[in-house]
Amino acid sequence: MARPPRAPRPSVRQVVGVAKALGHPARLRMLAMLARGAPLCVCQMTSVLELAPSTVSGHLNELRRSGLVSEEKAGKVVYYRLDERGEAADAVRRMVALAASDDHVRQDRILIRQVRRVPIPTLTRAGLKLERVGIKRPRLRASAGA
Amino acid sequence: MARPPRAPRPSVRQVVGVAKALGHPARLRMLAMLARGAPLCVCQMTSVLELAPSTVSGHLNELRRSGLVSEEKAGKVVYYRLDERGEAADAVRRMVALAASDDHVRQDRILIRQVRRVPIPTLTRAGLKLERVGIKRPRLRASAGA
DNA sequence: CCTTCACTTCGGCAGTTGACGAAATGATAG
DNA sequence: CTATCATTTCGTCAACTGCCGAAGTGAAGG
Repeated sequence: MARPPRAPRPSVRQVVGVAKALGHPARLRMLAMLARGAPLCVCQMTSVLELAPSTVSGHLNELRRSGLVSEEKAGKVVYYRLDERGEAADAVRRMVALAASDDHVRQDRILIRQVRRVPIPTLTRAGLKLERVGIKRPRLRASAGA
Repeated sequence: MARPPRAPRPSVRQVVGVAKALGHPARLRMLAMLARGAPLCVCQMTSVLELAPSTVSGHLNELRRSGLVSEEKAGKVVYYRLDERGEAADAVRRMVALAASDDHVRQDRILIRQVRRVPIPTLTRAGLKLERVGIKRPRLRASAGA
């Protein structure tokens, strides 16, 4: 078992922080995108989520503060990836996996795969609009929200 | 396997609802108390949490809406228990377990064990104040919140 | 019936959250 | 150095949350 010595044990406050981080559709979707393993930059997630870059950045900041993602700068671009080291990492994966077959999450997965093939400059010069780089959003069916 | 055909898979909205429900100290603590298995009534949890009964009731209502607890009326008293049937039940248990060794949660466990021995009328006639039924709160050490 | 009791619902207030655009930051290219 | 670019920070606003006490609800008991 590669089980490195983890931090002691999360406090109520930390667990609450993690739960709050999960408790927003945009953040849950971002985690679901990142759960595929590959890191993603802010602009890639922004283009999929259709939110302002500043909004997405704020969400990522909260995910980072809760220890769910880590950042890695590469030039001007900042890549985020799931942080596997946290005590909560496994539990978080479980929670995220619960929504794996949600239509919205599935669509995000499809989109992000295509987005990954688009060079960053192309994506941002298109104003982060996927249609402008030839990616169509498959319409999803009513999403069956309970 | 008693595994009745549950709802297909939780939607993003449902998972977010569950995460939000976990994302509050009082609710997380209530779930931790209930995770011991035995059902608890509103007044018992109220006395431990030191909140207004209406506040606790509201929290329990939210937990119920998210499918995390179920209620069972017994006369005037309403008992709540963890709902194991939900698709998210396992993941929730995990999240709650993360905080199991938090000082606050440990104290709650100790208190609830004593509270359970006090008859409900005695508890409520004491205004839900534990000191008034001879239960002392062990002072907890700084709680080490990160 | 009328009261009591355990709980829930309602109204209102304070604090937090999430959205955006504008401006600041820091790295790279010319 | 200057310009550009990806991202972050800041200011502001509307919406939501959590708390309480007061009033309402429904079961038990006098």
